[in-house]
Amino acid sequence: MNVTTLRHFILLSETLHFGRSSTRANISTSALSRHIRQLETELNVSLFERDNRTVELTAAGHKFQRYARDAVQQWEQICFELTDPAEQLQGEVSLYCSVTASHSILFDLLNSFRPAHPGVEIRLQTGDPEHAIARVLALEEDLAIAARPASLPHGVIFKPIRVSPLVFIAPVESADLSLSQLPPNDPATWEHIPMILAASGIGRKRVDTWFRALDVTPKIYAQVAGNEAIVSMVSLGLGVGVVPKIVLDNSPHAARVRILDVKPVLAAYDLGLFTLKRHLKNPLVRAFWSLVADPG
Amino acid sequence: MNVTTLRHFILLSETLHFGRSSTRANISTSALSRHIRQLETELNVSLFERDNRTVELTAAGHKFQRYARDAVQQWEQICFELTDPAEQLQGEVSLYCSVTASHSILFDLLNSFRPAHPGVEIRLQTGDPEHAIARVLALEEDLAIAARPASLPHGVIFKPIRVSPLVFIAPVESADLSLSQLPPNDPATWEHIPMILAASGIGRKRVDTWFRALDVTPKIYAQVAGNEAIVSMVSLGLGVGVVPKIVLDNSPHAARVRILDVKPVLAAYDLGLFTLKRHLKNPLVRAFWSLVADPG
DNA sequence: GGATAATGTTCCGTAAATTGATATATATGC
DNA sequence: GCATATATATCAATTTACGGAACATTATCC
Repeated sequence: MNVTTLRHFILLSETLHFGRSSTRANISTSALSRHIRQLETELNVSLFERDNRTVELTAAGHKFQRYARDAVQQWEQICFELTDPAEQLQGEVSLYCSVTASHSILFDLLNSFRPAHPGVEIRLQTGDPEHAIARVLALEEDLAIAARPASLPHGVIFKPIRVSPLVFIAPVESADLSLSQLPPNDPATWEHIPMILAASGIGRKRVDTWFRALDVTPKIYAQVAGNEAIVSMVSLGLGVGVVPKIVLDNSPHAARVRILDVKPVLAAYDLGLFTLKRHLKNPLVRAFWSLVADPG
Repeated sequence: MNVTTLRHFILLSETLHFGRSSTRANISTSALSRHIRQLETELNVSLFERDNRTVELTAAGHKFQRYARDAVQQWEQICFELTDPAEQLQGEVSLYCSVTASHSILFDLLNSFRPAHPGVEIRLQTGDPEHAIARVLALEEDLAIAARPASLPHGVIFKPIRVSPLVFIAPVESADLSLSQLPPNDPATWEHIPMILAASGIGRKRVDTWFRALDVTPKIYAQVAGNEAIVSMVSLGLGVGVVPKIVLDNSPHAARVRILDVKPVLAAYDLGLFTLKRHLKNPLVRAFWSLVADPG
């Protein structure tokens, strides 16, 4: 028996769902399934009553849940008691972050990290969110803040911080009449509206998919690297853009654009923290990682 | 962290000796050293103050010792509480045992095992103690009771049960005068005394070593398989024998032989239980194994 | 005071355990 | 009945753990 397994047990006993529990624990469902089974074998008792559709705690499971909570709590307590307050964490963590995230998310994170760990230097790199995961994979950065792609590369783990909808924006004032009658009722009309889109990245993919679903080939006026620049161009009346709403919240041009009520809505941006699973062994990375609360 | 490591920590905190602790835990000293170091790394605290000569608990170590004892105790408690009293162990364990051990040691063991685990069948095989370890290694038996050899084969673990001195015995009455003046003062005299020795085995090796140290070539009257037979032959006045004292305790001929006060004394027989380390995963074997108290 | 023994740690090759991806089985809902 | 959702079994690949030998250090003995 070890605390990790106990934590996994507790997680499962709370969610009663292997898939969700394993995601939160950053392990595969098969690993979780085995951990639970091992625990049951070790105790020679069945802790969960499960068929292929539902998971429920048995009576023994309830009893063990009380034990497990106590045991984990006591372990954390002794860890805390034994940490010499004089010895603070020291070293450096590197962090890659999009410009947008640096305004909104990063500020809060650093604001709570710095006072808690004054001995830790943070090497911050801002740049194209598209490169974020690649840089983490290449060990160029310890952590990154970016939007979650459809699938995570092997070894990379993700913890969500904030969800931001992906929105269509149009200029508030524009000489071009078409822009003032947005969004169009007829999907085909989109073909005549100049679009200002990200050159690549997750947002662009979603827009492309969205247009394809409508069977529309958009008229692309400009392909831009950097969501901030999209807002600028839209505010100048050059076309309609698509950006995560969080970009608007920090844009000086926000007042000069309006969000279009487009249906169907684009899937939201899932902004969060990335790192390699094995980096969690590094106390500095773990400290930063645990800044972000586990998803409820 | 896991309970096994906690148990190792507790063991070391009690003996304050890596070598002895690791032997009792049935792991190598290097493994124990690593376990302790990992614990210290995980807690980021040093638990033992050790130079190459002494091991001592630090203040943090004392604190952690209290935690560790509680944690292990609680784990055992929940294990106990969750075991359904209706489900008793069932199955079969096989045991190999010398004839001598079956008289003295086995009786006590079975006497406490049977009532505790009435559902477990014991397949008992008695025979030459020399084969005991080989049969365990060959997976022909789960456990064996025999004397500990100088070195244990890989994977075999041993728990001592009883120590019995290896003694020289002579007939109480004998026509042959030489036997009544034993042991001789002059080592060279041994060369004329007819010896009745085990044909092979641990005891025989010790006797051979003993004579070699005295630079004496013994006059071997008979080489016998089976310590019981040696006692018989000695009691008949055929010569001087060497047997573990425990054999005398159960021999009908004990009254007709006497123990010689020979110097230096032969190294004692270390009788105990053998099994393969990996068999301890088998609950039946573990139950039998834990019948024997850990050496203090 | 130098040889010897005792003891904990490190190194290294091998053995075992753990993991995630995939396949499988089975129940649910439309 | 078919698509979906879910837990488990299997398998290859990676990671981890182990024990033995070499090593460093320190006491003890002659």
